[in-house]
Amino acid sequence: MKQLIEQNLTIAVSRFLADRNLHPEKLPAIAIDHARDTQHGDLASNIAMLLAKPAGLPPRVIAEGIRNFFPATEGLERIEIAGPGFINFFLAKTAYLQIIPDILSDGLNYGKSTAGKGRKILLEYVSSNPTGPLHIGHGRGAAYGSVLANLMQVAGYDVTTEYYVNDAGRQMDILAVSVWLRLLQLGEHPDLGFPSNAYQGKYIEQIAKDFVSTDTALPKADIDALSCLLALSIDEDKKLDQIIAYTRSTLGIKPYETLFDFTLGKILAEIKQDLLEFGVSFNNWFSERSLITSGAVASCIDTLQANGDLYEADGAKWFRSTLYGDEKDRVLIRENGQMTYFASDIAYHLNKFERGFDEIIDIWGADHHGYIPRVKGAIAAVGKDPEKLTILLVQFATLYRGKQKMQMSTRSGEFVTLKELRNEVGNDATRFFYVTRKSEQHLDFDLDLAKSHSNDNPVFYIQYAHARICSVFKQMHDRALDFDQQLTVEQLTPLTEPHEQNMIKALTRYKEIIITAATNREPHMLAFYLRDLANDFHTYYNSCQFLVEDINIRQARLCLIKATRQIISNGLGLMGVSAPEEM
RNA sequence: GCCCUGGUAGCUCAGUGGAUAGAGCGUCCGCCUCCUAAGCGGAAGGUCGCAGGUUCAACUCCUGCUCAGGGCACCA
Repeated sequence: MKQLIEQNLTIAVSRFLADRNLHPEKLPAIAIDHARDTQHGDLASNIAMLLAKPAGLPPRVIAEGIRNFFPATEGLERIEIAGPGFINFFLAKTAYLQIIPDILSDGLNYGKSTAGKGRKILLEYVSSNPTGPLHIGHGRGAAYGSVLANLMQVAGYDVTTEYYVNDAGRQMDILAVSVWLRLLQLGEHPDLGFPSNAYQGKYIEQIAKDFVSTDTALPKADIDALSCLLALSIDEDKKLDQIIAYTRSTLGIKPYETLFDFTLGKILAEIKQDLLEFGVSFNNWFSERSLITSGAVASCIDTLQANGDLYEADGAKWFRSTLYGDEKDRVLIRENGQMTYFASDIAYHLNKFERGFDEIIDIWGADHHGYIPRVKGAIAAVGKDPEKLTILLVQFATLYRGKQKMQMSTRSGEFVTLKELRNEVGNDATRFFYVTRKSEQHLDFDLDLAKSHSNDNPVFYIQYAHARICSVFKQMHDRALDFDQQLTVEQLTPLTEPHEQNMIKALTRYKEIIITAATNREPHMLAFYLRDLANDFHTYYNSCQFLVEDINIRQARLCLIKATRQIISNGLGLMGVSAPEEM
């Protein structure tokens, strides 16, 4: 209906201009919007005001002219000119009643569109380092990414989701060493020291215990030498590197890898399980190590070298990212010969480009924003188009326990895990809470509040609307009342109450909300929409009885609320939130 | 110093250049013999951080300032 009006408006505008013999150089975009106020009709256009200047006529005169030239349109009741020159369209009742049979016949599929034109999208998100359990900060990216993926899929994009596993590099070595030291402490050396910058979390001890139960023998350590190393008073990071080297040489390549893989496997399994329970799954789990072993990283470096984008300084190999707009050149290979994560990130992004996507989206924590110019620069340097890469930043969640701000650090082990949060607040409320905020907005998450007043969470309000509708249908069955959901538009005309008109208008917005939320990458729009829809429903519920004597009114109302239930259920589904039948 | 976000009701936040700026929580007053009161209605509460500019029209776009959070490693 909206498209039809828009189309006819375009015709009316050109007829009007031709009639007046006007040929403005630049024709403003002809757009139609849903009127915010019911007094302003159903749809409204500001075109007359936009034309005022190019046409050199007062907006109201233009509006009148457009109205006179407007083609006869079925379903359009009348056109009003209002305010400074708005053209307001009032639709015939039957025109917008059509939404109800549309929703009921499409059911679970209602809301799907082809707006995305099947564009192939690679969406990478979470990609937390497998050095410990997911914490509350990762949860936000997980919820945001998965809802966005759902939205884009429904809006007609071809979405592939991916988790990049940093299963190589120094952090992973630190992790393996952390487990080994805990192993030794569990064995015959309970008094052995533990570096302050190794992973302190309790889960490290658990992994060590699990390893013990596998009965895998590791080469004996020279404890005196190790103790001396641990007691050295040198730079903590240098010391840690020495301990890593010591661990490697003591254990030997094979046993070291065994321990390393065991640890990685444990943590990765934990993360996968955690995400699965949170309703987040990925098409691909992409291994960083695979890029190194396949030689992709090395060949990337060769390419950059050949292009003259690399140079050596201070014993390290640098990428000249300043040539591509970065504020500083970046190291790819450190003085000690180890590659930085940036080196494999370049290879990873090149790999993404080579897989032939139309657009590549990365969701990162906001603290990584300084990383954007160097990655885009590197993409340009290897001959790809950085414009195809979109990086969405999700601001961190700041955690409070009451008034107390909590520090979070995976290294120190002081953090609230996503799992803890889910267990205490519930999956539904957690997901909804994360997404009910613009992603670039800081999120103050008060744990005490979220946990103690979980019933105040808006998610229950929406779920409650769904449960109430289900309950009405249960009553209907109990009382053996007739209901035919195949009503025609004419049979729906008993829906004359103002609250009913509001509901119907709210339902018509759903499809557009999905498309806008998907294209703008703003899943929170759906959360707010569902909240509004639930509000409309609760208001309706309080003002009208559905299971009335009059069969015509009853059936029409039941169709309306059934369509509402469908939208709530579809919308919550996209958010990964359940739609319970009773509460 | 440079970069990214944000500043809207007491608090937490929506608001895609349009008509009288909205919601939740909190406060106050009402509504269950009736489909779930985890609900509904009403009231109070605003110089949309400040100052300019663009526009017929600015919370929305631009510039400057200010305040708050974050980022500026041979860490990730």
